Amino acid sequence: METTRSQSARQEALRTVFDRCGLRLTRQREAVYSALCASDTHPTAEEIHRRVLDEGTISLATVYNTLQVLCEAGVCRKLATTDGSCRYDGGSHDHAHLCVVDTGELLDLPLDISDELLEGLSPHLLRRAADEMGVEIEQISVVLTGRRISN
Amino acid sequence: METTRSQSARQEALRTVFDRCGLRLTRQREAVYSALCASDTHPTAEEIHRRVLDEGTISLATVYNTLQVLCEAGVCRKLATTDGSCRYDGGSHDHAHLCVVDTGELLDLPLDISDELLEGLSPHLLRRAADEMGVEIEQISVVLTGRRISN
DNA sequence: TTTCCTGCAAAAGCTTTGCAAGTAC
DNA sequence: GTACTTGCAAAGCTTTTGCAGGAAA
Repeated sequence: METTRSQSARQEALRTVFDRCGLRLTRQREAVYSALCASDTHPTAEEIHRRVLDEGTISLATVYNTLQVLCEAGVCRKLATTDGSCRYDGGSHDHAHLCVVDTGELLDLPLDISDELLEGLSPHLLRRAADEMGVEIEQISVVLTGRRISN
Repeated sequence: METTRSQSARQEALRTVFDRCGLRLTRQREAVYSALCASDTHPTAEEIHRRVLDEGTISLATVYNTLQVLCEAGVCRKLATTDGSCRYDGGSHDHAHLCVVDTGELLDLPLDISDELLEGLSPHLLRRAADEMGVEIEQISVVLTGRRISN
């Protein structure tokens, strides 16, 4: 599913990010980041922990600490949910999500739809919002909440 | 700040909602709902508890239970945050929020901006998203994350 | 009177923290 | 060798739950 070449490319990319932030590249950090990127859902810290455990030892506390570090470095994002535990996104660009209330899942919308939706948010309006509220906008999040159609 | 007339109007509205859901109207439920509506920020359960305590006795557990009941009844909404505790919105219509990372605040955008932003999300696209994901969309949330401009 | 709601306290998550041992650089 | 990371366990938060007493209808 993934070539040796892209793996080392990712590792180099990761090394670059870590170097830039003055962070050391450890086995645990690499495993957490890989698990996060490999996932197509948005896993919770506990889910990442379970996946990484298959390939070696890591404590849940380290998963939390690593995710926090990665988020601060801008490599990944922490996503809000209403169900108690946060979820993480291996990317750092804005895109739209779907929260499925039946299951608690948090899914990406298809990329084309996501991009079009976000384009609908006028930069001029966003600028006005930022000015009126006295902030600099860092992220834009669109989340649809939906219920599975049962039939 | 608020006339007796609008208070009783609200109380009647609340009674209607409660009747429709087969729920009893108690002093605590009314106090929680009023505190929520009176707030212009989006309070956490703990903040609501503190405000309601000024006017009588209520336990934090009851605040949580009441908020859950009100959300299920569609009278208010639970808002997701990334900082551990959820926040609540006394309304039930979609509108855009601003999350201020410096303070953890969750604020409404000015209504005109909020409405225009949401109008930018094409119903046709939303419909397509719903179809492709196999869900029925219940809520649309737009959250800007921003950092206070310091100067 | 019956059924539902409240308060209390305890339990159940999720996340963070302190510190000794280990590892990247 | 030095400074940063990890693992463990414990603590800190937020939220939920069980149950006896109390209030709404």
